[in-house]
Amino acid sequence: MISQTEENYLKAIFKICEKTGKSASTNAIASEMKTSAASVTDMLKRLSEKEYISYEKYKGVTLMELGNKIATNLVRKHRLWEVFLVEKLNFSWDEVHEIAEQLEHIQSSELVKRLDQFLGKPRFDPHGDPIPDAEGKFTFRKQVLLSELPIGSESVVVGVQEHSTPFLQYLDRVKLTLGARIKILEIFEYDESLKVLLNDSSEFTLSSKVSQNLFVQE
Amino acid sequence: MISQTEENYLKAIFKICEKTGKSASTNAIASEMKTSAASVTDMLKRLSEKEYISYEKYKGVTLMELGNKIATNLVRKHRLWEVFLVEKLNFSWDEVHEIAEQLEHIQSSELVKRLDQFLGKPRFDPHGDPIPDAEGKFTFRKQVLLSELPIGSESVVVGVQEHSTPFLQYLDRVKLTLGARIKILEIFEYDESLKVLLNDSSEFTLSSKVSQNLFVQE
DNA sequence: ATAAATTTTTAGATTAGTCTAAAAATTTAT
DNA sequence: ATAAATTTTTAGACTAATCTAAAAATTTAT
Repeated sequence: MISQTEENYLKAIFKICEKTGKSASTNAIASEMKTSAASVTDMLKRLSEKEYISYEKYKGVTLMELGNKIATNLVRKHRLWEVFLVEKLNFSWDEVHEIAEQLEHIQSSELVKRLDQFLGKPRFDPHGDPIPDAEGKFTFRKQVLLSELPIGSESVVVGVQEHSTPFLQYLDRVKLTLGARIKILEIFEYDESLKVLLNDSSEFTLSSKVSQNLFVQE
Repeated sequence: MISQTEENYLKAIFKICEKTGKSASTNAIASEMKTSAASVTDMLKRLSEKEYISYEKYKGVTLMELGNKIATNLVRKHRLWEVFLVEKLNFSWDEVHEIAEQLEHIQSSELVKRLDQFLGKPRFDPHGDPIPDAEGKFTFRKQVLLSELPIGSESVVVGVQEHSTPFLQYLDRVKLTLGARIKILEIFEYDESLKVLLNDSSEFTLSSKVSQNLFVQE
């Protein structure tokens, strides 16, 4: 039996390795888990004994096959529950993370299977992040940051890089939700802000902070 | 912050007090929680300090206002999730208990509110047990055991006393689900079995074990 | 009413997960 | 290449929840 805490560590390691492309350091895990490096070292020994991770003192850790499977399944459950919360219970996309953090630990493969079915086997969650399938495969989608596109380009919002509540609420307020169409009308070199046309109807300006955190598809 | 274990103890105490109408003894709790009496004593001290329960050494425990509120809310969440699992995810009534035991610990009052709404504010769960409302009030329903009715009486199945998987699966197999109509054709004094007419169509015999565990309404 | 049986509590140990402080190893900078 | 800074690990202690074994209190039966 695996504990919730162990599961959370595996997810943190997964996240770090995915983002950096390298093995996860003790400190990186400590910061992700909001705990001390000493606690992390303790836990790494335990996870290593259970063969969830590959760990050499001072060298950082990577997930082994079993650990990777568990972490991927947690991501799958987290994102499926987020879809449920938004699509069925009408939560907004900035309210669901915390609840999904709890729901992802419910143990029942039958439940996941049926939830997936009930939701219509969604491939992306409410933030545009891909939902791994039952075998752990992620749907790949070619996406770029809005900040990387040239003047005149037209694109559709498909995801966010930053997941913070303030950012998501800002996007909601200006109607920059998934599926919104954006045409870049002007780029102000000075502060890298953009003048855009939203959904072929309203014009306004986006800061570089926003354009660097919005994934779009041309 | 209350732990899942503490929540489970409160629920156990609630259940015992409800069933017996008295305070809950250490041993009764130990047996309900499938743990040792010593562990129960330890936990009772903690719950008492937190003012969830009223506890005097050797005298058994009763829930205080806060403890009662928490326990009732757990029952509410458990039963709402069971409705979700059966109505939306098509689980059968004998499969949902274990999953609901996990789901009932998810902490989010907004989630409960929206789930309740989504399910159409159900008043009874898939086993016919009442779901307390947001204020903790249970809907009362006058119901009797099938074994208490006389020859010739007609009634409708509204709940079960025993919740075991084998019993629920048996009821499924013979189509004695909630809402089934039963007319008692004959009572065999010898073993207290009943000959009944089910849904005005098929005749068959029920053992006393079955009739003593089926709640019906005339 | 007192002995026997049962129930409940205490005592002391164990495990998972956490912490702080200090030691050891590694990396970075000069 | 060696000193300084940083990262990581060890050591030792703490809490929540559990256990077994034994002691204490209560209840039951004679």
